[in-house]
Amino acid sequence: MKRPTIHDVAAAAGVSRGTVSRLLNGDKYVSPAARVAIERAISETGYVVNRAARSLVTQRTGSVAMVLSEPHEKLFEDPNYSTLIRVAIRMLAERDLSLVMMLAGDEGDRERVVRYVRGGHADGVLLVSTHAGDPLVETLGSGGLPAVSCGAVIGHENVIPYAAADERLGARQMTEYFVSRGRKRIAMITGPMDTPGGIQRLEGFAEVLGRKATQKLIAHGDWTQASGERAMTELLARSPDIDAVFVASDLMAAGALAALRAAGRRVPDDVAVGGFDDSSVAVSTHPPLTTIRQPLAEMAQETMRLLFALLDGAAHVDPVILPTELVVRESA
Amino acid sequence: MKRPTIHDVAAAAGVSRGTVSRLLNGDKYVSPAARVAIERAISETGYVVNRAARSLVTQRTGSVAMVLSEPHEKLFEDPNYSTLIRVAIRMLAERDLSLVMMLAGDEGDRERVVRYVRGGHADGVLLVSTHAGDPLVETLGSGGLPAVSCGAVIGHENVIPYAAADERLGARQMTEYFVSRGRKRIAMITGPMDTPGGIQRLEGFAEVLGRKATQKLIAHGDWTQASGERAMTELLARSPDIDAVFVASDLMAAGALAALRAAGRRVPDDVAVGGFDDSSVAVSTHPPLTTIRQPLAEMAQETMRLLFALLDGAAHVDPVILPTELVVRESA
DNA sequence: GAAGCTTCTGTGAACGTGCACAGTAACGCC
DNA sequence: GGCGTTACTGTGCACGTTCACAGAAGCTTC
Repeated sequence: MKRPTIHDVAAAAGVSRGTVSRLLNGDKYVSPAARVAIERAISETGYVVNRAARSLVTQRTGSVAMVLSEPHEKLFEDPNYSTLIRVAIRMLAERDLSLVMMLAGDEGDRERVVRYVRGGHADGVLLVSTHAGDPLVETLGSGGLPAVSCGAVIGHENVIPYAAADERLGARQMTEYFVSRGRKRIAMITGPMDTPGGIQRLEGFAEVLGRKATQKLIAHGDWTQASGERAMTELLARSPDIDAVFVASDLMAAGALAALRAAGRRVPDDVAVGGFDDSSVAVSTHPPLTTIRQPLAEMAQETMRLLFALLDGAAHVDPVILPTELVVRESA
Repeated sequence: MKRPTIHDVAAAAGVSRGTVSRLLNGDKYVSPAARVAIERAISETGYVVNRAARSLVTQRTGSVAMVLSEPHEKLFEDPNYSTLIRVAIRMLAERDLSLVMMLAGDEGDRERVVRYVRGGHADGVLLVSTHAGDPLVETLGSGGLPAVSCGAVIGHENVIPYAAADERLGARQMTEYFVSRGRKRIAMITGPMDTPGGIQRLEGFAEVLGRKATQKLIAHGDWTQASGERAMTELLARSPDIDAVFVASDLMAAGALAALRAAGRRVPDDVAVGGFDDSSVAVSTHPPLTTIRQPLAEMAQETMRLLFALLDGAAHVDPVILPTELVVRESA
């Protein structure tokens, strides 16, 4: 039982291939009579266009590659991913494009991705969460293929367009909130300093506190809960009089809470804790976390819009920066 | 600057298309001399096979569709997904297959998926997390295309092969642990009763407790944290003398902890709490959750193996059930 | 030395589509 | 009634690959 081709549809509708093809591709020159005949023939035969054949002649594939360049273990810890995937699939589907997932965690993966993309197997690339110095970006950016990123790509802001949350604003919002509540000794636990979130959240923090943001009050984590706990312990040892701590992610904040509890500090009475992300962890901790919400859905949507603009032939698009929002719960 | 074709490679290597094609497809009849010449020509020209052209003649696409049939909002709350996606991409890549993501949350989506798959745009289907009575399963299962599921598909166990954790075993492990620690009034908060996890975890619980598993001690949730909190409150109202509760997911268990705290019960002193999944939430709660670990990576691997077996032409494969493991932390 | 293997190679056809082009009919306009 | 324009249709070709087939060359066997 062979699948019907455009030929079969044409025969069933009593027209030629060309006319069917024109209807399929939205050409305006199709008579009403032909139109209904073809539409009926299509539904009768159950015809579905053969993408391979189409690709062969159009030189387009009808698919976009989503490249996840996190090291494998950390993959998907970020709620960012799930939203982006969901939004991407939806928006691509509207254009009859499909989403192909690729990993770029190690060198072998990266080579595979480059081969795939350079081989013309995707019409565009959706980059996710690349750290500074990622060699993939260079290769893809110069590949001539439309590529965008959800979240800024450090060191390549001008190569790869992106949509991102205003990380600095978020950090300022939290820090200013601490200040407005009368906190005096405000510390920070940052993310890795080779990621946008790591760098820019610290920048926002420092912008508000100025000279009061001393090295002594800053510790670094790697986004994991364990690292948050470690960093908090370290901060308490260095500066026992801390009365607030801004943690660059909710997961690390959960770790910080554990460290504070172990040290006998009450939250928020003794030490106020602020997280970042408004992830599901934020409401499962005790107390629930005051945190910064990123507009994940809008970020994803804007990222896709940028990609579509490039796919439609735009030579250049500007990055999009979206505002964050302070979510007050019980930890601060 | 056109992309090199197999023709160009053949010319550069001084052989014919056929020989290059044979090398590419692993045919054994290629002389050593031709082999090196072609390999050099390939790397010199940067040739990458055109999948569209290949598909056209082989009738295979080189891609597998992952169909996510959860309603959109809940998507990816399950840590199961991320592991499966990661493992799937890796294992598919080894066979030079790519992973195409599709949503099947509503009717429109589902129709799209069926069209896509029926249209021959994928060589196989990877089904994820379908509830009972999902119409998609019927359609895909009878479509003649290789299809497997990660996690059992209720009501279609014989239609779609699957790899899953032994949910019942996990529930028994937790319940037996409660019993062995001298807990007398053991309650349960289940998942939705149209999911394998909802049904089978309750079954395991009931298997251990027998007649002691009364309706009064059972409440239902929908996997969300809020539902866990609600269910716990309800249970406390119905049976104030509860001294243990088995919650069918960690996220719901986090909600249950909040309800217990609100009711002034100490965990685990007054009430022991057991979760399920060993997700990241399990260690961010206070106290950390005693829970059941599912072998997510193995489940994903076995699922892929089943799919590969079908792709390789196996007429039938048996489901794979993998054992769970009790992880003791502080909540019980 | 003929016949039969094995090993290797080249060639034509086919896969299903979009696109450029040629062509036809109807219509309005002077 | 000739001419340009608009609306529509059919046809040949090209896209890059695999596959079946035919055939050549070298080796073994009788």
